[in-house]
Formats: sequence, C-alpha cells, structure tokens
Amino acid sequence: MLNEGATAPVVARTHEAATRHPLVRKLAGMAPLSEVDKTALVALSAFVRAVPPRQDLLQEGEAAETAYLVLQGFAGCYKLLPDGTRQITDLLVPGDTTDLNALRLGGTMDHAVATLSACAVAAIPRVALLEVLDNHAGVARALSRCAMLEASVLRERLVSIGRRRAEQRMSHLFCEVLARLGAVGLADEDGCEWPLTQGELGDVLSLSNVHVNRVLQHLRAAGLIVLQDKRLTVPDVVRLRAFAGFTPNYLHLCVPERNTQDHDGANIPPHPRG
Amino acid sequence: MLNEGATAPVVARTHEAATRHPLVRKLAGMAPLSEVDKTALVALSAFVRAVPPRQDLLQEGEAAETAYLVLQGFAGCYKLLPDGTRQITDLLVPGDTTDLNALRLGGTMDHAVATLSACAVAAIPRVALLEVLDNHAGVARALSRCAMLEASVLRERLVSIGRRRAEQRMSHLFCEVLARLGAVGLADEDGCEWPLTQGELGDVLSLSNVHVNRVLQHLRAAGLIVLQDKRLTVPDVVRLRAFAGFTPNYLHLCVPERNTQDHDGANIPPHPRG
DNA sequence: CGTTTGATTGACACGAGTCAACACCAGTGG
DNA sequence: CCACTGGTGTTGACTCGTGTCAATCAAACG
Repeated sequence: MLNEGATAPVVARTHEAATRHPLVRKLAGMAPLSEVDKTALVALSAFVRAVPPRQDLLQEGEAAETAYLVLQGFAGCYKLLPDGTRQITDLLVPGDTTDLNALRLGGTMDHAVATLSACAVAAIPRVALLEVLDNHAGVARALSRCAMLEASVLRERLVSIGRRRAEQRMSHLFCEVLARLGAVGLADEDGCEWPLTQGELGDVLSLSNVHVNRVLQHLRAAGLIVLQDKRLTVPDVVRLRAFAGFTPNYLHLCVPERNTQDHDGANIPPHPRG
Repeated sequence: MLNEGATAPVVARTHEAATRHPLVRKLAGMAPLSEVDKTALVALSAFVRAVPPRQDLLQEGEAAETAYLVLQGFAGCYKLLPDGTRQITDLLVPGDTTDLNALRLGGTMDHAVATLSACAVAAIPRVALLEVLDNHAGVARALSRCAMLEASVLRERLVSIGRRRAEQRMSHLFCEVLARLGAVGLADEDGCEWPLTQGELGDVLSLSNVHVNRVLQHLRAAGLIVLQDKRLTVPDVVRLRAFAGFTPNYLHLCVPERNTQDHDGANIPPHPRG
C-alpha cells in the first residue's frame, strides 16, 4: 500500500536549490536557519515518492514511525465517523508535514493522512528526524513554531465551521490556502493550483457536496473567485478577504507575502518581538 | 485588569502535596517525571491568584509574556468575530495551561483566554518556564506531549462541530471533560463540577443558547445526564459514550482512568505501543 | 462506447437560529 | 421588607440555512 511510485533520492546541493525547497522556505519563514540547517533539511527529505491521489499515507491508530513531507500536490488530515462521513481537519500543501511531534514522541496517530491530488512526498524516518533535531537547534525551534501554527490554523478553522456561513467559510479557506501557498512561493499573483474536488472541499468545510456547488456558484456570480480546470483565481484578494473576514495574523507569517502589500494586520497594531 | 485577588506564593513541599498538584498529575500522565521535575513544576506555579468569572487572562494580539495555569475552576480559549459572536475553542480545566509554546517561542496570542467560573490560576513568567525547560528534559518532553494533545483535542472538536448533531456534540463534550477531569483526579465516580452557563456551553459547541436549552432537555429526558446546581452527573458513562460516539483514545491518556473499566476502544482494536 | 466520477439542478425535509415573552433567582438598594 | 434589577433558564412560533434525495449532464477513462 505504501509502495506506489519509485523511491528516488533527490538531493538539491546548491544554495539556490535549497532556498527553493518547500520545507526550507517554510521553516526559514518560521525561524532563522543557517546554511547547515538548510542542508540538513534538504537531506531529511531525500527519499521522494510519487503517490497517486486518494491514497492513505498514514492511518488512524497506527504508531507514528514515519512522517511525510509534501513536496507537490495537496494532502489532508482526516477522521472518519461511524456513519461513513469524513472530516478533513487540515490541508497539507507543499512544505507541510504530517505530525512531527507525534513522530518525535513516539505516539500513535489520532488521525489519518491521505493524498488528495497526485503528490510528491518525502518519507521522513524517525531516526533521521531525531538526529536533525538533536544537532540543529534552529530547525527544532522552527518545528516548534510549526506546531504552534498548526494549532492556530485548527482554531481558526474551528471558528470558521462553528460561526461562519458557508459562503464566508469557503472564502476564508481560499484566502488561507492562498496565503499558505504564497509563503512557500507557490501562489501566483492572482491565484493558485486547486486540485480538490467539490466533495473534498465539502469534507474540509463540513458542507454537503450539493451545497458546496451552490456556494461556489454564489462566489463565482459575485466575482469573488474563478474556479475551473483545477485552478483557483482570485481577481481581488482584498475584496475576498474582506468578504471572508480573513486576517492573516493567525498564520504567524513572518516573511512578507508577495501578494499582499499594506492591508495586513490593519486591526491589530504590530508589536516588536522580544 | 490583572490585579484582582492577592498574589500569594503557595508552595507544596511534600511529595504528597506534589502528587496532588493538578499540573504534576497531568504532566506525570504524559511522560515520566522525576521527583526533582515535580518539585520544579510545583515551584513554577508558585504565584497563585484568585480570578473572578468572566475575566480575560490574555487578550488576542498581545505578546505572550506570561502563561497561566488553571488550578481551580474552568477557563476557556476563545475568539471573537466581527458580529460579536464568540467561539470558545478549548476549555481549560485544572491542570491545563494557556499556550506554553507561544510563551516559549515569544509569539503573539492568536486567541484570547478568559475565566468562565471563578478560578485560581498561577501566573507562569516566561523566564521561569525557559529555566525549567532547560534544566528538566522530562518536563520539556511532557509539555511537547501536551501540545500534541491540545492539537488532538482541537481536531476532535472540529469533527464534533462539523459532523455531529447537537445532541451528540454536547454529549461528546461532556464525555471529554469528564475524562480530562478524571485524569487529574477531579471527577467523581459519576460526574463532575460544571460551572458553565448554557450560553457559554453554546459558545463552545457553536449552538444558540435557546438550542442548548432544548438539547439539554432531550439529554435529561433520555436519562443520559443530570445537570443542575453547577454539577454534571452521568448515571451511565458507557451509555453516554456510546450515544456520543466518544472514544477516549484521542486524549492520549496513558494513566488508567478510575471511571472506565473495560469498555474503552471497543470500536478500534487496541494497538501495542512501539 | 459503456462506465465512472464529478458537476449541476430542483424539490423537499429538517436541524438549528431568531425573536419574543416569561419565570426564576440572587443581589441590591430604598 | 419589598421593589427593582440583571442574569440565567425555559418555552413557543416562525424563519432560514443546509442536508437529503433524485435526476441529468459533462468529462474522463478503460
């Protein structure tokens, strides 16, 4: 089940390549990393595999022996309910990993992880992670920040599902994914890849696929988004954010985004660190 | 605003007292702790304050300079929306702390924390936390596990709010709080303290206070719970868990609960660790 | 080319929100 | 002692957002 695709060591050796590596880009945005740190991160994700869509990477209940880093494509953490419905609790975009804390601490998975689109993922063995964490304090620090970020994203999605209407909920997700992809350099000026089906989008947002369809049409009719050919286009990010009630501060993005200039954090004044 | 109640150093010195300390009880359930670790934890929560109900401990957007440990009473993490509605993302019961990762890493609060009932809380200064984490690997390990647990609880609540009907959602929360209180020795044989108003319960479950009231009556009529005088009584925990679809595995409780004997994990076969 | 998967549309049902009114209780102050 | 108050719980009538069911259509696919 875990053996689709060829295992191929793909190691980027130049500084140039390391900087373009999704994991390096993400973690460098969380905490300062030395060149040695970055090299270690690239080495950590040496064993890359192509995985078809809709394949489980990790199952709920199993012991955490391996983590996965998503390099290309979208994956998702999910839980199944007795009645067969699925709740996707978080999307994994390039640069994101499955629960590294569980891997480090030797816990058991309390959720499953599956690819949504076709993905390129890197398998991270437990020993390799522990070795890197022991020898690279900067990486350990960045990963702690990632764990904090993950909880933050979960809280915000809880707010979305609990308190926002379907249209805003969906817009909010679009804004979030756009921002997260932008942070790893995978968002264009006005949009990004969007491989999810409407059914999968419903599993993220807790909406039926029928209702997802209707809401999408509302958003399209309002000119807020264009969604076709597995691609999301946002003509006016500011307008979509305003409609969704999206403020990116919960994403704790330290690096400046290319897509957004001066409308971030308008509600909350910036405060110096330390 | 932070000056209600007297700041009083309350240090338990005997092993007996340390074992009864909520934080020690909780962390000892997450990872093995030495006596020295436990003493350090008790010292960490030396500065205890009484806080009236409905007081903010931390505000959204402020820098994390101090964390709080709840010793008595219930508190909650929440976010406010532009329309004034509130979503409580997590309850803090005795033994729980506000986000220690944010404190350690010097981040900013992406959510607020407020007392719900009257509370006794211990303020944890940043330097004290860093000192303990540096010198007590066991504590650091236990706190990492707590962070993992917190994310796990958030995921499960996401599933609850997204996919469970109001009756099951509420029952599930009752089961969870009962289990969490049991883990720190604060649940009786058949129930626990329940200081939340119906409105606050609605803010946790994303239900209107009117609907909370109706759902409560259904659960009462079904004989699943008794809720009166700020106290929750569960005549038959097994029945409530079955009704709610509650399985405690996501709480990663290593210590055996007193309340539950042999009916845990009936849906999912147990899997040996390591 | 049949099959399948995903998108779309309409009719209808139902869970939960909203609004409004009232009961109950604990303070609180005259 | 009692009127007044505000917070909480309770109830009913009505509205509305979403789910469910079912049918159709388009595109991908073996």
